[in-house]
Amino acid sequence: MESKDLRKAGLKVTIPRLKILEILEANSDAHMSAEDVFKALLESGEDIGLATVYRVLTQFETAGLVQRHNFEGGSAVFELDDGQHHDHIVCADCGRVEEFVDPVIEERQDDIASGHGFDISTHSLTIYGRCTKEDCPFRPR
Amino acid sequence: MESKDLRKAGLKVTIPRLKILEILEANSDAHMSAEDVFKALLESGEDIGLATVYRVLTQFETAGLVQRHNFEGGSAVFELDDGQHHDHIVCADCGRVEEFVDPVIEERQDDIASGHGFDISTHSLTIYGRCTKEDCPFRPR
DNA sequence: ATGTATGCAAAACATTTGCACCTGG
DNA sequence: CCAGGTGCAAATGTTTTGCATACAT
Repeated sequence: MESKDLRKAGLKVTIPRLKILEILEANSDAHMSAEDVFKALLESGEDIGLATVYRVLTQFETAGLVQRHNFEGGSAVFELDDGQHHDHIVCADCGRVEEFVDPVIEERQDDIASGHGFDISTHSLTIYGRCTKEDCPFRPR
Repeated sequence: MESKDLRKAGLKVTIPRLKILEILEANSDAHMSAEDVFKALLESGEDIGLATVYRVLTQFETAGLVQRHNFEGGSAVFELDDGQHHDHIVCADCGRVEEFVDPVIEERQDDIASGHGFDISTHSLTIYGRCTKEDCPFRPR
């Protein structure tokens, strides 16, 4: 229960907000679109509108509770922000998303930004590839 | 005139395609959305539909003539693909886009991908920040 | 000629917003 | 009670598609 996180963010503790947090926690290894969250809510019997899901996710993003990513493909995806920055590697076939952090890359980016006269605020690094996992339904055999 | 590039890509050489290539060349330092290209066409007196712009840009992307990027903000942007891979640094204030390549980062990415059991196909690294250029209209002074 | 391209308008999506009603503190 | 939150439907913005016409080869 992170009612506190919500309150700290100046947000009232409401059912929709709590349920959406729950869904995101229950799927903390996934990266869900607003539609995904909406469907998950329906499945768990919650009657929450899609518009609310969008509103809440955007508020959570602003509050620093979640991060929004624009991978390839129409819709944005969200994940809980645990405070640990990380980048992503996405399987172009099965959509699997894995996370990583590379200190060397992080450092180079700071240098590059300042070398270009930019104050870096954030960055987004996504590697696209084809995973060779056994359970990847698209794995070439 | 790169009618050859078009033909090589299996595309008929048509006015719209040539004009769109022209616009992209004339703005090779920019990163234009489909809408931007469309407006530029109108300004140069061409009567080409927006749907055609989208279709052509997508075909060009498939043919490897242009690259599509999904930066933050609603629409995708395109740039000619000169074959030289590079990443981007975008000013969150003025929208300026600069390009860079860092061999160290490139190498680390390959290592990371294989370490995760992925065959890397491409990657997208975008640094977001605030530029300190003199002509940035948002520059804090 | 003939298979492609294009233009236009309509459709399909993803996301946002207006507004009357509900709810948490 | 009352500011803020929610649901629904309508509006927006972007990109795609259907179809009849026009064009490149």
